[in-house]
Formats: sequence, C-alpha cells, structure tokens
Amino acid sequence: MKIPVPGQPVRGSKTGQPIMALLDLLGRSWAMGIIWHLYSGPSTFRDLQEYCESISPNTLNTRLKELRECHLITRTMDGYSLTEYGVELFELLRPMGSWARHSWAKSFENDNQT
Amino acid sequence: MKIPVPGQPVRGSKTGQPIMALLDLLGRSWAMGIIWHLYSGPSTFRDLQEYCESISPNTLNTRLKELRECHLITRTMDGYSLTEYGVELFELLRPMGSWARHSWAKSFENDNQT
DNA sequence: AGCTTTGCTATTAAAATTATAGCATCATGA
DNA sequence: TCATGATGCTATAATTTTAATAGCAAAGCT
Repeated sequence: MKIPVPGQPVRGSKTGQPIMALLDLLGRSWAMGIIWHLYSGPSTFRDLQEYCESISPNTLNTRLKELRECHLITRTMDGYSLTEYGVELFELLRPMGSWARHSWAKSFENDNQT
Repeated sequence: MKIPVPGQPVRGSKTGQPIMALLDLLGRSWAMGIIWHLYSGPSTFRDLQEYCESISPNTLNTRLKELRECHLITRTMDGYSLTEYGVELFELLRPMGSWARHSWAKSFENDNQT
C-alpha cells in the first residue's frame, strides 16, 4: 500500500493536502491503535502484537514501517516509540477518549428501542 | 463488517472500551473523510461519491450505514448530514487539519537526504 | 552448547475495497 | 404522457488488505 505523504496524491486528494494524507494514514487498520498504545511507553514488536489482539505480524510490520516513514514513531533501544510528532498527534487524539466515553457512548444507551 | 459499538467487543478491546470502538469505526476507509466533508454541509450520495474520488458505491453505502448506526450522521432532505455527535467529533478532528499542514507536513521537507 | 526472546518473513486463507454496469424511483419538462 | 435526468442504491467480479499460522535468524542468557 502506498504510503501517504503530504504533497503527493493520496486517498481523497490528488494534490496531497496534508490533512488528507493524514486521514489516509490513520484510516488504516490499527494505525491509531498503535499510536494510542505507544503513548503509554515504548513497546517491543511482540508487545504490540499482544496489545493488538488480532493483528497479524505482516500488518503490524507494514503499519510500523508506514508510521516510521511518516515520522510518527521511531525505534529506540526500548522498542518502538512515539516521536515528537507522534506525541503531538496523540495529544490531538486524546480528547477523543473522554468524548467517546462521556458523550458518544451515552448515545447507545437507548438503542434497544422499537 | 461488524459495526463497532461501545460496550461490545471491537478491534483492540474485548470489553468494547468506547475509545477502541471509536478507533475501530474511524479506522475504516473513508470514515474520517466522510465526516470531514460533511462538516461543510449536507451532501447527496452522489456528491460524496464524487468527493471520495475512488470509493465504490458499496463501500460508501457500508460506511454510511455504520456512521448512521453509530449516530454520527443522519439523512435529511438535503442528503446525508452530520448529527450533533458528528459535529462534536468533527470538532475534535479539526485541529488535525492545521497540525498536519503547519507541523507534520514540514517534517517531510528534508526527506530527500542520504 | 542449549534455551528463550525478539523481530520479523513466508504462505495461505479470508475479508474488505474497488471497478463497473445497471436498475428502480422520483421529479421535471416538453 | 412520455422522455430525460438525477438519485440512491444493488449485483457481480476483480483486486487489494488483512488475518492466521508456522517458523527462521540473530541476540542474549545460563
């Protein structure tokens, strides 16, 4: 799968608008989950595999490569880890956690209606 | 594809933590793109098809169903439109636009090094 | 030297996505 | 009233992603 880079054609934008490149990148399976997880600290490949219960090593490796080429994660002696950019992005993602829990999840409470 | 609902097992969480359900939902092709686009106003099915250059009607329809069941979009007389929740979510997504443009995209400028 | 952990590759199967054609419904206008 | 066009899809088949599983090479104990 082609790695989405700002300035190059990506899913959703022929001119590669940065936001579209980002949405393309993050809209791949496990991409956001990996970032979410790494915020709590560096992880080895096997740790990530375990965390992402159903990911295959191929997909994990592909995703890690993409995120590395896009400067969001890097390899350290402790394993994979967020870069400065990765942390910035996580901080934009973080509010989604409380919103999901406190606002969005509530909207499902009455779903068993007629 | 199973629709991710908070409280039910989803990709990344057997107990269905809301954030994991949300990341599962948004990590599907075009999901965030659709939300991003609809913020600028309601769109017909065909409009969305055109906007998402390479989406197939099957996928678009699947995605629309998912987003509807998850209360993020709804159908109005003007076409598909964000719900209150959809708007809230967009507002969490929005900062990613300027971050992608002003911060992240810059990180690619020196990529043609050795 | 053996055993374990780690990061991955290889292979195959299943699932998601695309590409394309086209249908049924509705509104408009001649 | 009949054609015309727009709309919201469905059907089908091809292609691409992802998952599932096995296992190997390198490195680090003991």
